[in-house]
Amino acid sequence: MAEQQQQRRPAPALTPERVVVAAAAVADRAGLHGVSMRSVGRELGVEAMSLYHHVAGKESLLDLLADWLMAQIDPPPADGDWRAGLHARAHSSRAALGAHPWGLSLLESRRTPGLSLLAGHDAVLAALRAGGFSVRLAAHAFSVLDAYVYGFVGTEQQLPFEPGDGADAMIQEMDESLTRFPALAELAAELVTGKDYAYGDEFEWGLELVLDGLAARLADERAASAPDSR
Amino acid sequence: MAEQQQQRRPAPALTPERVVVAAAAVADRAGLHGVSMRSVGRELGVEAMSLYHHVAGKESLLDLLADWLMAQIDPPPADGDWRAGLHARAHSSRAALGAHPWGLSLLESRRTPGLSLLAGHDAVLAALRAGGFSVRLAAHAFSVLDAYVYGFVGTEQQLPFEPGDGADAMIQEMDESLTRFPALAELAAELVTGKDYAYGDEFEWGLELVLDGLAARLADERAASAPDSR
DNA sequence: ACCTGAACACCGTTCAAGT
DNA sequence: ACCTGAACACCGTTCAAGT
Repeated sequence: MAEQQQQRRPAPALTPERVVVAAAAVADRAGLHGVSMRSVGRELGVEAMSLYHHVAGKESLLDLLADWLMAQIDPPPADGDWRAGLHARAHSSRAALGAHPWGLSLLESRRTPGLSLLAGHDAVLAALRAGGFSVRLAAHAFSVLDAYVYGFVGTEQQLPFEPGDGADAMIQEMDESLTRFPALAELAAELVTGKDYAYGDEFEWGLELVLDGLAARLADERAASAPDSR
Repeated sequence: MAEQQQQRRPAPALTPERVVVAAAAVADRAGLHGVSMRSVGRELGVEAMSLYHHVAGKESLLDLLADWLMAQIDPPPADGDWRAGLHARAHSSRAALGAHPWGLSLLESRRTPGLSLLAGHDAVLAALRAGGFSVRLAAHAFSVLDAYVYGFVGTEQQLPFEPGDGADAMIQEMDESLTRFPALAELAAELVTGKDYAYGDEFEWGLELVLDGLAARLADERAASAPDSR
């Protein structure tokens, strides 16, 4: 049983990038839990110890993986208006984190921001400044938007509402508790009868609420700094 | 060297509660990463294998730990108005998650909600309903508030802005990138000169924005359903 | 320069054995 | 009933050795 890889493909040289992409593939398949130096090595047809010649160690590999993920998120277009730009950026963030369910936990575990994250932050701040936000107000706006988007994805991924995914078990457990939790029971009843409900739709509702709030604060700020306001 | 514990204290019997509290103590000291069956056993003066008589395994222990954490969060008072109740609940959530920095990652990793989480959700929904929100609007409100609070804590904990904690390294890295990221540079300059800035203050600003937005939606809903509206 | 085998100090968990 | 030692199949990482 000769190894096919030996003669047919010279196996492209290992690079940090190839290691990161392999780690992402393993994570997509087996979760963040399944990413080990040994499993990533196996993905590349190489021993775990070889990886240490291209990444400093597992923590460093995870830093690179987090940066790879941030690079999947589109920046807001530089020329559009701030609201459309942030709206698009929010949906792109949710899409990237939805495509890689291990992403949020990974980002949360990193302590030092990568270049892609800094670049994304810079682009969002630039969009706000171009839209007329003061530096201080842009900082506020950035914070509330970022918190909302990441928080929504986190709560969304916790729900076992993907069909068959465990919703039955949850509903059964909740059935047992319905009398103890009447407000939840009321909600469950309404959402089950009103068939058009999908939790994912809440994203847009809350995003519009936040963007409306930012537009109002921006209008306040402009009114306060206008010459005729005093 | 006789073991003091043998004769002096009979060592209270192990219970699931004692195991969970020991796990929380280990996590507070060594992070979620430091919680192992062996380390929790050591905390209790017992071998790791003994724990299996009280919890089903590590995953089950983590489920119990997550529920213990949710129990630390105060429910909104049942009699106050909705806005004050949700405001207090939001601050209590942030305080609990701030006191146990491992909490958010842990909650994110759990797939089945515990009783404390369900009870908390129920109390928040009840406060909204008592405040006049329709079931559907209460679901929207719950979602956006929850997302904001959890998301803010997550981004807040990622910042290395605790004094000395690594802020120097970050600022140095960013110094290097300032020309590449002019909007970040502008922000950093303003926030450093304006010494009164603290990222933690953003929490209240964003919370008020969300609560204002909810109040406006509630007013809209009431106007739409009022008899004189048609 | 790049890859690797053996080794070390860890994991979660099973199981048979102790009391 | 509760606790435990040994064992198994894993981890991340070091190091000396190979090419």
